[in-house]
Amino acid sequence: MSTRSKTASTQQEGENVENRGDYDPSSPTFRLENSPFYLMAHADFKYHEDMDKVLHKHGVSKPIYRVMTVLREHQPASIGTIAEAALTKRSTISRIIDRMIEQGLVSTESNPEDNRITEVTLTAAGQQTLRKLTPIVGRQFTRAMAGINNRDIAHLLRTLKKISDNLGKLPIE
Amino acid sequence: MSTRSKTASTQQEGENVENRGDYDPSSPTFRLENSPFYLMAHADFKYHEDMDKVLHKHGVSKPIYRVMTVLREHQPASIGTIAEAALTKRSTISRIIDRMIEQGLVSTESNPEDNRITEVTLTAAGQQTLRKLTPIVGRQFTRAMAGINNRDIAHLLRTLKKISDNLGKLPIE
DNA sequence: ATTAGCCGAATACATGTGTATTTGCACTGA
DNA sequence: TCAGTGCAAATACACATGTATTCGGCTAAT
Repeated sequence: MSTRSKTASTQQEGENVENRGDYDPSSPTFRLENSPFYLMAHADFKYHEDMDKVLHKHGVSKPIYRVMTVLREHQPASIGTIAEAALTKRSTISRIIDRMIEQGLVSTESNPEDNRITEVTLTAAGQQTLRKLTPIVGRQFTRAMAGINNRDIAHLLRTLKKISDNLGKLPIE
Repeated sequence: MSTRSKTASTQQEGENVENRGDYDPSSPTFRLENSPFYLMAHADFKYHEDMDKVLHKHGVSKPIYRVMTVLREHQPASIGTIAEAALTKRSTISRIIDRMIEQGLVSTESNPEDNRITEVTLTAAGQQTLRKLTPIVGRQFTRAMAGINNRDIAHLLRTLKKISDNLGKLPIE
């Protein structure tokens, strides 16, 4: 049975600020299981939890994988750029890059036009590793999205982007 | 302009497994900005980033707040139950509870029916703090959801729950 | 040309989390 | 009754992250 019978009947869908009912964490009828942000965290957690186990067998941690996916799109990239896209502090990325260099996944060189900037690039081995990992991640994605059609995914993306926009701009565009 | 013109035209919305186009991280046309999980992480990050600053002024960290929201629904709760609901390891929760005791936010007592279990309860001060924080969090939620109507939120929840279900059951139901 | 200020990255330090282990309690079967 | 097994929580240890600071290079004003 629905837990929002009362609120739903007193409010039509409109553009104005509405009673958010169970969704709003400040509502008395709020439940964690109906919280968008809790569910996002939960889905994200489960997605990465399973994936981490597999990735670790290939010597790749979650933060390292994140950096690699950023580099795949945007190469070379500075430490700062990577940090912004990977939602992590610069100092942390700096050290993650150190580890990745030790593993031979990336190489660095200072930007010739500005020696303060460290440009990071995937090595051939790094690209090779990423190619090996891609189908594994693809399977996990397919598993996560089973029974959800592309229209619903598109809807999900629109809503998530809207939320991100509301909270500030996306670091990478 | 749309980046999915090709794939969109060759595939109708259907129940069968489809070409996931830009959404699937193993697709050649994949882009991070169209990745559901990246966008979830991003939205969640922004949401908590802003909120943390405010919460810290009240002596409450993000993990502590998480524990409090779990306790609000489910009180008393064991360390293990809290850990599961808060997506955190038991050992970590155990130490978070220590800090919360020092701050007078919760009290503990061992379960009379099973002395291994530590039951955690919000103190009056803890409930007071939670009440004080609630409207702050409510405002952040409203800000995040601006321009998104309740039907879209309901749709979002359905999709997120479906994803969580696909990846394993929700710890709390 | 010099210097002050800014900015990107790297490092020192403190803290928080996870993994592995230990401790204490409960249940089961001999 | 009591040894053995299993579980919840707490603790020791290792490691990763964040904050604050330092180092070095760029830029603009004088």
